[in-house]
Amino acid sequence: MITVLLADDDSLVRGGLKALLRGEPDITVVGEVSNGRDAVASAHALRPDVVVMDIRMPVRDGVSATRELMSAAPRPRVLVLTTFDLDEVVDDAIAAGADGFLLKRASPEELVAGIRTVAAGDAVIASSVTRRLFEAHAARTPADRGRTVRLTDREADVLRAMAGGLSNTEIARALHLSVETVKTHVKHVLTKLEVRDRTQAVVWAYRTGFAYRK
Amino acid sequence: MITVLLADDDSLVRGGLKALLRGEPDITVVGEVSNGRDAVASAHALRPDVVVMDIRMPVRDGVSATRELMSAAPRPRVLVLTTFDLDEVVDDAIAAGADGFLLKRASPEELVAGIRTVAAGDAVIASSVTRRLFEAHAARTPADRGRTVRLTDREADVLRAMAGGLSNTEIARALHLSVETVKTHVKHVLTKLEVRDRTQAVVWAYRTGFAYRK
DNA sequence: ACGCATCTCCCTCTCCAGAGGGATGCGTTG
DNA sequence: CAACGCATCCCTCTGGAGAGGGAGATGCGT
Repeated sequence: MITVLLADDDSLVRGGLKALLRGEPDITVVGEVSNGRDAVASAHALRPDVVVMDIRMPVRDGVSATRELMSAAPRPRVLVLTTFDLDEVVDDAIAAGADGFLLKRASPEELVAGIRTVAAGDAVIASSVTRRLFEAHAARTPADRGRTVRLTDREADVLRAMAGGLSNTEIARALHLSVETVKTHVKHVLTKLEVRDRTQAVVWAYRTGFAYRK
Repeated sequence: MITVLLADDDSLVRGGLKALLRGEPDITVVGEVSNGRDAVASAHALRPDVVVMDIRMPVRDGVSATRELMSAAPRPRVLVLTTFDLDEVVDDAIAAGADGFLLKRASPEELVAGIRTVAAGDAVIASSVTRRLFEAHAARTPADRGRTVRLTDREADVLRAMAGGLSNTEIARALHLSVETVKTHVKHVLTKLEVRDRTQAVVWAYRTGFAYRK
C-alpha cells in the first residue's frame, strides 16, 4: 500500500487528486495540507511514502519544503507538480532532491503511474522537462558521434579536474604533478578533443556526459 | 490498453517479463524478439506502444535499434533495461532517444509502473542512474542552495555564450558588442556567481542547468 | 633489441582573460 | 527630480593559458 500526502494550496486540486487516487486500490491519501510548512510537519507525523508537492504555496514553498524533507528519516519520496514546464524552479527542485516532476496538465494515468514509480524509488520526469535536461546528451555534434575520443588515464584525470573548475596550478596540486606536466596533458586533451581552449574542453565534458562519469 | 514488445536475447528474461505482465489487465505483450534487428522490424509491423529493450543483444544492439525507432511514425516509447547502472552505453541510449531506463534488478512493480509511465509519454529513470545524471544539480554548494543568483538579460546572454565555448571576441561579434562591453558583463557574471574565472562560470552553468535553459 | 605510447618535466613566447578602475546615456521608480 | 539599475564603451596592468618546441623514464608488445 502506498501512502500519499497531498500538498497543494488549491483545495480544488487536492479534491481532484483525492478523488482520482480513491480509485486506486494500492494508493491511500493519508493527509492533505495547503502550504509547505504544514507539508513538512505532516510528513514527519504521518510518514507517507510519497508527498505530492505543489511548488507555489503560501507560507513555505514546495522547493524549500522538499529540501527539508530530504533530511527526514525515513525520507518520503517527493513528486513535484508544476504548472509550467518552463518554471524556473524546476532545477531548484531537482537540487532540493525531488524524485519526480509532472505537470498539472498530466493525465490521471500519468500521475498514478508517477506516484507508483517514485514510491518504488525511481524518478519520473515529465517529457517536456526531460528533454531540456537531456538535450545536452543529444547535443553531441554529428562529428562527435562517429569519432571516438580516446584519452589516456592521466588526460582523463586532468579533464575531469578541468570540468571541476580547477586551474592548472590547482590540478597540479591535486594530482601531485608539476604545472608543466599539467599543461602538457591539457595541451593533449585540447588536441584530441579538437577544441581551442579549456573552456571548450569543459563544455565538451558536460555536453558529452564525460563530466558526470566516473 | 498498453501494447508492449519485448526485445531481449535471453528467453528466460522474456519469459519472466511476459509472465509478470500477464498479471496486468491494461498491458499486453504483443510480440517478443531476441535481437535489435528484429526489434526494429517487429516494432514497425506491430506498432507497440512500448518497446522494452535490452542493450546488449546480438545482430544489432539496443542503442542502435532505439536510434532507428525514434524516426518511426508513430514512434514507440522505448524503455531500456540495463544490467548495470554503470553501463557506459546509458548515455548513448539517452542520446539515441530512449524514454526510460530501468535496471534488470528492478522490482516487478517498478517495471510495470515504468511501462505505464513511458506509455503516458513521460520518462522514467532508475534512481541510481538518475543520481548520476542529476548529481550535477545536487552538486551545488550549500552556499548556492540558499542564494538566488539574479543575472540581467545581457549577463545571461553572455553566460550562455560562454557556456557555448565562445571567447570574449566571439561573444562580441555574436551579440554585436565591443569586446570591452563583453568583458564588463563577464566581470559582473563572475562576481554574481562568486567564481574565479570563466571556466568555473561555465561549470556553474552546466551544473545548475543554466546552460540548458532558454 | 627496437619501436611506441605514456607520463613526467622543462624552456620561451604570445596573447587574452580578468582585476580595477572610470564614464556615458537611458529607462524606471520612488 | 534624484536615485538606481542597466547597458554600453574605454583605459591600464598582471597573470596565466596555450603554442611550440625538447627530453628523459618507464613499460609493453613485437
